[in-house]
Amino acid sequence: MLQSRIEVRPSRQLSPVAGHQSFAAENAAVAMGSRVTIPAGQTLFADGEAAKYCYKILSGGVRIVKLISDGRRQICEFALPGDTIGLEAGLTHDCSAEAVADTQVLRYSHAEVEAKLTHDPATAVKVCRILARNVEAARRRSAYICRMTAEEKIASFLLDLADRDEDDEDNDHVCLPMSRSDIGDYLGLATETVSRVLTRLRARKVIALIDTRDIKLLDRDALEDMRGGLAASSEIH
Amino acid sequence: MLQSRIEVRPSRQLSPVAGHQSFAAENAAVAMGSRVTIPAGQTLFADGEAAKYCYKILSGGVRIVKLISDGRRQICEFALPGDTIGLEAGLTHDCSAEAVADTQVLRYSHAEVEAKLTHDPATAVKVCRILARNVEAARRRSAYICRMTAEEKIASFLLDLADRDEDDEDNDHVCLPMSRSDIGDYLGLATETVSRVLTRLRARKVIALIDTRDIKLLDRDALEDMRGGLAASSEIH
DNA sequence: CGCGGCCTTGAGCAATCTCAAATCAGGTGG
DNA sequence: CCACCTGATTTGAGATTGCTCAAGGCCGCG
Repeated sequence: MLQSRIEVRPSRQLSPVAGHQSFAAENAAVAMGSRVTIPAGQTLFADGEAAKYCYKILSGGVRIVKLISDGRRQICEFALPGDTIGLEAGLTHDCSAEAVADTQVLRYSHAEVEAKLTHDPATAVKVCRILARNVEAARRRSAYICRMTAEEKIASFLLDLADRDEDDEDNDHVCLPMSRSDIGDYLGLATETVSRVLTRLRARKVIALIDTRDIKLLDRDALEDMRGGLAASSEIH
Repeated sequence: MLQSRIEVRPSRQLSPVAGHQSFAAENAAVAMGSRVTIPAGQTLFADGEAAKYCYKILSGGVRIVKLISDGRRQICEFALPGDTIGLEAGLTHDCSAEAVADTQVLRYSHAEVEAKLTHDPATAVKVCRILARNVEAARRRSAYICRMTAEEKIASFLLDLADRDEDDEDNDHVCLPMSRSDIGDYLGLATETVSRVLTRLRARKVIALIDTRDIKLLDRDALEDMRGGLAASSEIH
């Protein structure tokens, strides 16, 4: 069903770069938790592909993508350092995952995780929590994506990223590993709209663009006001 | 579509249970898997409330809701017969759940499910699958909600419902337990737009409105075309 | 029969998209 | 080191979708 509509190809054909393709499937006999570096643009796994691995992000960033037939795409999630992706897969992945920048990950064998799941309650609980958090994250995102104006979306997005950024204590500094069009496809906005809103916020001195992909939050309160009352979630469990 | 559902414990046919107020919290000492009837509009659980129960829907329907401060709301999910809700909660629920029509559910104690989770691998696997499906569903919804026109959204929505409807084999008949404004808040559309699109589809003889809440799909192919290539997911695992 | 909730329909408007072009940034080869 | 190329970003102008506001219709219910 899914396969018949969406063009699902093995990841090696999706990847435009020769010589670097197919990180997900190249080496089936890898020990659990091996560290892998994935260059920007590379596919970790593709929609419809057999689920061989899941990944914990160490650095960089990964976009979780769903494609619609005519070229439109929706980015369902940005996985940042500390996040684990691919666990939700059954036999096959239901989304593609692509590095938005050079990305380091820990790679786990999906089969082994599944096996462990059935024998080790502690693992099972951990997996459940990750999945529960994914559900929560996806829902919260729905809430702020569907019913908000472009400005509210961007404000929420920036605040979310600022709060998620692990190794940044002051929280007024956001690093965007992804492109404007990635942000657009995440928030349901045209690339141009993303750009325009950022420009507008800069003009109002709410943010400063240190660099295209590096933003400083000058007026957090203004952003919070824009967000429109959907507070960030507290932790689960 | 949803195959293996949680059967945490065989459902016993129990007493008709209690009055009509405060269904979520009225009786902490209820045995697992008790059957409860919830009148339309009632709240099963509220955002932020301690997670006491999860529910398996038997009939009717439930909307999973997130509220934004100024009165806007986002419906994250419609739970229909066969679906299980509330499992993703940690200590507290992250969304509200409200019956969109008179609804029968099986109610499970959240604490007992959690306890069982840590001791019984089979339960753990089941819960993981439900959660994984939730993740998949939320993502698929994102994809069709953010980047689609009003018509595409409605088409997808109708097809999804038709496919989900358990006790309807021919699949060309959709029953909408929810109001137009519920649909709007689910799809990110104004109530009026939902209505207008349905009217337009009827004018084109793609659907027939047997009754406000009862739709017949006359031209499934046309709807599939509108959907724009995001096919329904097949089952997981 | 009148009331209150939904639902439908209409008209104008605003936010956002699309198309188009200019600018900028990074990498490459001379 | 510089010119050049490619892709990303920004900016502008007009088109368009879907929203808001407003009114009217339908239906169940007291």
